[in-house]
Amino acid sequence: MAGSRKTWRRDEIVAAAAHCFMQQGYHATRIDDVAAHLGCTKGRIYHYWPTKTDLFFDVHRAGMARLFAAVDPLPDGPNGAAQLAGLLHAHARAMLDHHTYETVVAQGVQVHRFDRLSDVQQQVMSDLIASRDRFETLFLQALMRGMADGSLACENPSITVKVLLGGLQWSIIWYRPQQGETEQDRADLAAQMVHPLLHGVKKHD
Amino acid sequence: MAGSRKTWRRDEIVAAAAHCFMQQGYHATRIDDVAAHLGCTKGRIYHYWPTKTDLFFDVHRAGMARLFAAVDPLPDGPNGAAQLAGLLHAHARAMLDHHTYETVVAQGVQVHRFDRLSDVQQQVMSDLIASRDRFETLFLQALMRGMADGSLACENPSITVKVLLGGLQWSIIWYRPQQGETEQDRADLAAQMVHPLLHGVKKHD
DNA sequence: GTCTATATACTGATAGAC
DNA sequence: GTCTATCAGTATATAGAC
Repeated sequence: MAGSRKTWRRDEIVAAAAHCFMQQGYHATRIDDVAAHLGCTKGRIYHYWPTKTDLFFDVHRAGMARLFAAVDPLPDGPNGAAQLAGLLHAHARAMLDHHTYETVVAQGVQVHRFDRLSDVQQQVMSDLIASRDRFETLFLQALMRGMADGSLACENPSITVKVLLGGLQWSIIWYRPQQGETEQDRADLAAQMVHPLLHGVKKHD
Repeated sequence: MAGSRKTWRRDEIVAAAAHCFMQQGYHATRIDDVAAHLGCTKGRIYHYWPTKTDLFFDVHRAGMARLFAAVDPLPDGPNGAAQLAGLLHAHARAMLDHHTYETVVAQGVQVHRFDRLSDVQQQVMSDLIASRDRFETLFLQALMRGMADGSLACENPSITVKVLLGGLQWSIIWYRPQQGETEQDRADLAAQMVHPLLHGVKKHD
């Protein structure tokens, strides 16, 4: 059950790990750093995860879950352009709202490309890669739909999707949550980020 | 002098370090990895650089130099739109051509935010940050010029520039140089990357 | 379930031979 | 200028007390 004590403990640790991985990156973060951030020692962390790698994968998974949670409830909309607009706005908001987790997602599975992973870890890594692809496909489908219904236009849909998502996801580099930032501030920023991207694929006669 | 034996040795090491940092990231790369990639031992590397951090900074510097080299020779062009188009195309090409170095630039100075740095290292870091800002300003100026001369339009120039550059720079995540890739292939890819971004800020009546 | 203490392994950097 | 050998510091992970 989602609200169990054990789940709560795990989530608390995942959040602390996300913070540390965001600030310092995976390799520079020591398990002791995560523990210190929680005000405990690493004994607690090793009680819930066997290795640092497994903890990272769970933070990554939590980040992906937040990305999907932002776009899954969206309606399809009247045409491809409207659908893509909804997706991009929701994704921009998610990148800002969950900046900590998404910075970890951006470090991605790349960090473990050269690690020796167990079979189980390898499977987890494959699942994470698959979920990233699935996420990108949501945007690709909206773009293709828009090209079919005449509301959108572009030369190379699969490259274009990567560029559009990149424009939003690069915010992990320059954006930092601000003290006293309101919901409205973030909504405005998200809109300003999406505008040039959406305008770039809209069909103009 | 640029072609001296010592300079050549340094460049060779910087290239090997760039390759390793690109593949594994800064922290996961051991000095022994860089040496192995050169077919020597770390004695050679420590003869030219006092620390791994200083080596990283030189790779970063080399990456920034390539970015500027791609856009510095460009003419201003007849208007802001033409100027920005030239900048974006050149930058897209540079991101693909120098993928290895630019992947290191993207890791940026962030990697050393929590390191204890010497005064000299701190200064080098400041210079690198300043050069990144200067680079972004080139694009911002073209955009503002275009808004003034009526060839470009956008809501928030400084956010828009970050989004446009992000769209191109995110290619370090998904692009991998392909075996047998021609100049034309890369030029085409660059054009496909730039198209939606440029279209997004062009003024349509 | 969490802590302390520690084993074990790794890696940045140095010293000194050649 | 490059190599070999090694030190010293650090970090993951474990064992066992509480």
